This record gives sequence, C-alpha cells and structure tokens, in this order.
Amino acid sequence: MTTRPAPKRSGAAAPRAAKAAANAAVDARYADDLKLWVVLARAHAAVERHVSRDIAEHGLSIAEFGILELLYHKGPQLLGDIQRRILVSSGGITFLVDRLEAKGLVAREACPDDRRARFAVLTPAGRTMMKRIFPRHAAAVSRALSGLTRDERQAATRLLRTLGLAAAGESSPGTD
Amino acid sequence: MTTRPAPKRSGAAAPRAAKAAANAAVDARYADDLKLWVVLARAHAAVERHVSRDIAEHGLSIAEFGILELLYHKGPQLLGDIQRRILVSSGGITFLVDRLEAKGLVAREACPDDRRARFAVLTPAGRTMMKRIFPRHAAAVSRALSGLTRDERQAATRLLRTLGLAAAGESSPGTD
DNA sequence: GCATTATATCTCAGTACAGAGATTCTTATC
DNA sequence: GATAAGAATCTCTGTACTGAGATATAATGC
Repeated sequence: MTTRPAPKRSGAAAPRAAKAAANAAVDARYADDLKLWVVLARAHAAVERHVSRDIAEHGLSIAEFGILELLYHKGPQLLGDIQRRILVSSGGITFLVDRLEAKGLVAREACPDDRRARFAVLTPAGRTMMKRIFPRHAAAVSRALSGLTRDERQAATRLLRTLGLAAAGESSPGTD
Repeated sequence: MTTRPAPKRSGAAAPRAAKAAANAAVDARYADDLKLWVVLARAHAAVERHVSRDIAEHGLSIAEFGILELLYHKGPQLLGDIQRRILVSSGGITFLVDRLEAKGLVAREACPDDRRARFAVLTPAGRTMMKRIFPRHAAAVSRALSGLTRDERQAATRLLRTLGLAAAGESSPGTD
C-alpha cells in the first residue's frame, strides 16, 4: 500500500473536455447512475477496510466474523441458512465453517430432524471470544460511519435497504 | 481508537444478569450503525452481482472494466495512478494490465519523464470494444439501481460520497 | 560525480473465495 | 422396502486478487 503524493512529473493530462464531449450523449444519459455505483463501491470499500482491519486483528476474515456474529446473536443455524444469510457459495460455507472449527470457535452438530443438514454452533471459546471482541467491533463500525450524522445514517440505511432489496430481487432470484 | 465509548454500566452489584444487560446496552447503542453496515454491504453485493454479470459476458472482471473505463474517459494513465483510483494492490495492477495487454485491449507505454513509470493506454481494439459495450454497461447499472427514484438516487449519491470520503480519509490514506 | 534514500513497477507465494459435480440423506410413490 | 426425485453438504479445481520483497530508476545531499 503506497500512497504518497506523487513527485512532480508532467501529469498524464488528457484533453478531458474534448473526450467527454465525444461521448456526451451516452454519458449524460447515465452519468448520475454511474456516479452512484462508483460512490457505492467506494463507500463500501472504505468502510470495509476499517472493519476488515479491526477483525483481522483477531485473525478472522469478514465472512468468518459474519458467521460468528450470526451464531452469537441468533443461536445455532443450519449451514444452508448461514450461506443464504451471508451470501457465500455452497463451497464457501463449508470452507468457512471448517476453518472456524479448526480454530475451535465453532462446532458442527447433527440436526435431529434431517440427517443431511448440520447446525453450526458457537463453542464456549467462540462465545467467549465474541463477548470480548464484539463491542470493540461495533465501535469500529460506528467510527467508520462517523462521517454521517445520525439523521443521515438513518436516511442512508433506508435508501440502501430499498436499493439492496430491489437489486437482489430483480432478475437475480438465486443467490447461488 | 481514541474514542472508546464507554457503555453505561450500573456501578455496583454486577451479577450475571447485569452483565448481560450491559451487553444488551452495547448492542442497542450500536445496532443502528451495524444495520447500516449490513445494508451497505448487501446493497453493494446485489448491485455488484448485476454489474459483474453484465461485464462477465464480455470476458472481463469488474476491475478490468474499471481500468478500461478510466482509460476510455480520461486517456492514458500511469499505473500507479490507476492503482490508487481503482483501489487494488501494487501486484494487482501489474496482473490486471498484463491480462488486458494479453487480450490486446491495453498497451504499456514508457513515460518520457520517469523511466520507472509506465503509462497504460487503450489500444484501438480496446477503444472499439469500449465504444461497443459501454452504453450497454451503463444501461445495466441503471437497471440495477432502478429500485430507487431519481430523487432517492441523488440523495443516496450525496450520502455515500460523504460517507466514503470520511471513511477513506480517516486513518486510512486518501484515494484521491 | 557518488552514495543514500525514496518511488514505480514487477515477481512470487499465499488467501479467499466461486462454481460444478459428487455424496449422503429425505420424501414420495409404488 | 425399493426406487426415484430432490435437497444439504462436501470435494475439488480455478480465479482474482493481496502483500511482502526484488529490481530499476529518480531525487537529494555530500
């Protein structure tokens, strides 16, 4: 990660106005939407970097933490339900739970009603860890979002929920 | 971590129930922020899936398309500038430009002022391709965002820009 | 000019998943 | 209870990246 103010060098200046004019028709039509997609991606990346750094200090990836958080708050869950909830592939959920199991934070338990299915449950060690790191994680998330006021955060939550639901539902029914 | 928001804690007599209550207090305090982080991640994932599927039909990843789009609209760029713009690692930018070069869409050119640096430029084939697929891509983005009204999209753009800039600036070097 | 330090890119090993198909089990029907 | 369709998980291969160090060049102080 190098981020340094570039030394003086005649910049890669391109005749912006002319180029933009050339594609003006298309650009003008969709420019606002493209802009929204860009700022959405950047906001997500920026917040994710904060969150990820916090979580990485405990040796966990975001997806791993997502599973632990789900189990911590909602109790044991079927692997398939976790998969749909945190949006990973079927192979991904096996891989993630394997790793959490290897770390001793999660265990698999049989489902009495369906022997194909397995529950993931927090081990005592996993629960202890979440108790310890969750408040700190929540604070890190809050800090990452602190660029918005309380009202703005509420407004953003509403807009993003609407956007997410619409985009998830539209012509993309399967999460797999 | 300068801001350690101490959850209010009932001072004396902390049996288990009180501790659990304290946990609940922490959870409640940050619940809204965690919710915003979740809907941000989901909205991003949902929109990205649409965009990604559109781009994949042309054999490109989102990062590759991001480079092509940057070169298409802004002209030749130094690799380091592209890297900072689309947020990939130093190894990543080499890898991505290699691949675009192998596809014949991009070429490297020497920088006359700095022989360490290289420009990436669109080849004629790359420009032709972008001319062809960009409008369609823009339409796909618009469609993915169509869950919000025009006004909502404007509001979301403003909020996400503010959020992204704040999160990127805070203890994490600027991207632009 | 020459050494020193900083920067731009590249190399290489490793990580985190995605996706397709295999395996194991359930449910419905005969 | 045997068979077949369907479902949940696992296995395996492939892809897109990250990050630490290597190499070449530039800028600066002597």
